[in-house]
Amino acid sequence: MDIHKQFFKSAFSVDSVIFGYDQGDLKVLLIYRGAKPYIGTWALPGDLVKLDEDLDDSARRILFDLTGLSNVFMDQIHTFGKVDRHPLGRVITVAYFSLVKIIDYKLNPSSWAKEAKCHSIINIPNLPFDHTEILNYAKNKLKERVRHQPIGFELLPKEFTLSDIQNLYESVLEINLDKRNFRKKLLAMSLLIDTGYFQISVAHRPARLYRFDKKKYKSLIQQGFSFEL
Amino acid sequence: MDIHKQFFKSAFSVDSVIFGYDQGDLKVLLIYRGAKPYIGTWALPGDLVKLDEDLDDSARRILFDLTGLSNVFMDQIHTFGKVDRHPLGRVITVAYFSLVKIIDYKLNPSSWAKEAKCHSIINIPNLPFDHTEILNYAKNKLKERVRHQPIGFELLPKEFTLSDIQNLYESVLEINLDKRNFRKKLLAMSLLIDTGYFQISVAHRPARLYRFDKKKYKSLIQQGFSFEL
DNA sequence: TTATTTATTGTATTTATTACACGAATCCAT
DNA sequence: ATGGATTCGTGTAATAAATACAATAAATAA
Repeated sequence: MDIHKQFFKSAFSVDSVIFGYDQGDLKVLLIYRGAKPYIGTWALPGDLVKLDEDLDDSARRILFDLTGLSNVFMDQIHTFGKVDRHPLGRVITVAYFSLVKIIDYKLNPSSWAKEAKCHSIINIPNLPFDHTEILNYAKNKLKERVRHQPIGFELLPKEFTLSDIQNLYESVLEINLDKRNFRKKLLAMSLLIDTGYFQISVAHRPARLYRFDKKKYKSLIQQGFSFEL
Repeated sequence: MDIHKQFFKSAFSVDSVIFGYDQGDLKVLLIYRGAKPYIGTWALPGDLVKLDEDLDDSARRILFDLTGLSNVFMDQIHTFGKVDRHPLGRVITVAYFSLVKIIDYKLNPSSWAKEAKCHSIINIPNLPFDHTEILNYAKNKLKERVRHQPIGFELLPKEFTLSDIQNLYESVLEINLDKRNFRKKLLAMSLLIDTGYFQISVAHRPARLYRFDKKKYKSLIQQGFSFEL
C-alpha cells in the first residue's frame, strides 16, 4: 500500500509553556482561544507546524508572534501523542518551554489568540486538550532544570539582587531556602558580576545589583564545571 | 483554507535507541534496513506511527516486534523535526530509549528489519537520516539519567555483583570510580538486597550477588528520597 | 603448592552542608 | 529630627558527605 495514503494524514503542533516571573510569582502565559476547537477558553499558546517549517522554528515563531521576543531561552520538553488528544484529527504536539523576562515584552494577540495574559501559576483555569498535563510536565521540568542549569536568570531582568534570585528559586521549587547559605553557595560559583550599583527608591536598605556572567559560565562548562543549586 | 488540506499531510515516526550491556560493553541495537529509503544500511529501529496508535504504544510495538520484550524500561528522549530529515516527505520522529537485559532476548527481524544486531557503542557505523544525532542525544541522556535514577539496574540481570554495577557505571559515564567509595555510597542507600548467593565457577574469589529492591525504591521516593550516584 | 585473579573491607582528611542572629541602610510618619 | 518599619548583608561552629588510599580473603589454573 502507498505509505502516503496510509500514513501522511496527520499533523503536528507546537505548544509553548512560556514562564515569566514577577513580584514573587511564577507566571504562565495563556491565550484566550479565538479559533476552533475550544474557542473561548484559556489555553497554552500553540499552533500547527507548517509543512516547510522546522519544529524549533515553529516554536520560535509562536513565541515571537505573541510576544515579539526572539533570542529567548527555549527548550523542548516532551511530545504528547495520544490518539484522541485533538478533536479535529490526529495531531501530536511537541511541548516547549520558554523563560522570559516579564518586564521585557508587550503581548500581541494574533489570529488564534484573541487575548493573551500572564496567569499566576498557583491559579490556572481548566485547560483544553491535554494542556493541563503539559503544564504540569513543564513545571516539573522547570524544577529539575533550575537546579542543574543557570536558567533562573532568564526570568529576571539583567540586573537583579540576591534576594530576587532567591525568591525566584523559592517560587519555582516551592521550598524555603536559608539566606546566608543560598548566598554563600551562589557566590562561591563566581558566576555573578557585582555591578557596583544598588537599588534605588526602596523603603529599606538598598540591595546590591548583580549580573549573571554568561561568558564565564560557558568557559567553566567547557572545563567540566557543573552548576548546582 | 481547510486545515486538513493544508496541514494533515505529514507523518510521524518513532525511533528507538535500545541499549544493552554485555561483557563490560555498552551496546546499541541496530537493524539492517530491508525497506526504502536507505535500504541496506544499519539504522536505528523505528517505524511510522499508525493513525490509530498512541505514540507510546508505537514505541512499545517496535521494541516488542524486534525483541519479543515488553515491560521494559522505556522513555521518550526528544523529538527531531527538521523539514528535510526524511526523503519521502515530512516526517518528524520521536526518539525513545530502552534499556534491556541483553541476556533476555532473541532478536526477531521483521519487515523493515532484515537483520538486527547489537553493536558496541564505541564502534557504530554511519547511520542514515539524523540517526547519528539521535544516538548521541540518547547517549548523553543516558549519562544524565543514570546518575539520578536507578536505571542502570535495567541493563543488568536480576542478580548482579557490585563490580557488575560499577563496571556498568564506568562504561556509561566513561569515567573510573573508586571501588570502596562507590560501594559505600551505593550500599548506604539500602536499595540492594543481598541474595546470600555467590558467583560460581569463576577463577577467583566469587562475588556476592545482589538484587535491586524496586519496592523499597518506590516507597523511598514517595518519602522524598532522591537517588544520586 | 604456588601464582593469578578479583572480592571485600576501614580510616583519616578534606570538603560541603546546615543551623542560626544581629547591626546597617534606607524610607516614612510623626 | 527621631523612631519605627523594612530589608540587606554578613560569619562561625557543628554535622554530614566525599575523597584518597592498600592489605587480606577466596576461588581457579598451572
